[in-house]
Amino acid sequence: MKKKTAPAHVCKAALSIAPETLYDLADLFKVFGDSTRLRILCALFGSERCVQHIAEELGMTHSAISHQLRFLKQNKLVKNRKEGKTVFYSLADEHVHTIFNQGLKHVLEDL
Amino acid sequence: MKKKTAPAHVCKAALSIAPETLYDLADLFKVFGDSTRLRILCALFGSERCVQHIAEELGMTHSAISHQLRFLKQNKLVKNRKEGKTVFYSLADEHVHTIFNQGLKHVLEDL
DNA sequence: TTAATATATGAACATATATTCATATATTAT
DNA sequence: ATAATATATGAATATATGTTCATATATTAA
Repeated sequence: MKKKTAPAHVCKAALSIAPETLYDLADLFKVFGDSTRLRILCALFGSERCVQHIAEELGMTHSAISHQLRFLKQNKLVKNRKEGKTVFYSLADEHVHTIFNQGLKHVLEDL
Repeated sequence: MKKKTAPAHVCKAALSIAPETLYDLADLFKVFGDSTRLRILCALFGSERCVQHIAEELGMTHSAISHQLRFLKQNKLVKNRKEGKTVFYSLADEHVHTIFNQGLKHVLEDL
């Protein structure tokens, strides 16, 4: 039995993504895949904010927010700076906003 | 104490996202947040494929793939058509590819 | 009909994840 | 020093999720 040959329109580029890269990509999307984290990111779209402020804005404990901020930082979606007792968090780069908006566009078009 | 006024670059649009929309958005990213599903999507980038074919390509059981395809379909990332015994799955629209690539770009730039 | 093939699906299991609680650290004020 | 404030974090708990297994459905062949 002859093996099937790939049709001409097969996208070789897609097939050449390293397995490790795919894991990283899944991890990236996983970070965006939680409404609390999305709400935190939204809160940071305008300007940097401290943990307390975010917690109040979302009506959640600072512990929960702090845990999620750590997660967001580990995944390089946010960065922070310390000023006295308070720590200000902000978006790591504009990619975050771009990815967010790309997804949002898809969601809004599906209504 | 005077309240801080938002700096000029604040994106008001982001603040007005409905909570429900944010949940939908989180759900969308959640779908992309699993390497098996990403691998399935990759397999569909070139052309439509049947369950068996995808299962072989990923070295997984057709049950696992079938479950994930159902999930992908429920979330409108893939569609399918039946031809005799076999069911062919394909990407629902080009947005899927766009979102995938947007994330990939971010991941690759972080190396 | 029976058998074979392709897919779908419910239940069970194991793992992952988000939040809470208690506690720890760090900074500033008194 | 102690107290107050802001944040961080480990452990525990509850929930969510991905895969496997067994079984069901659907189509085609014999």
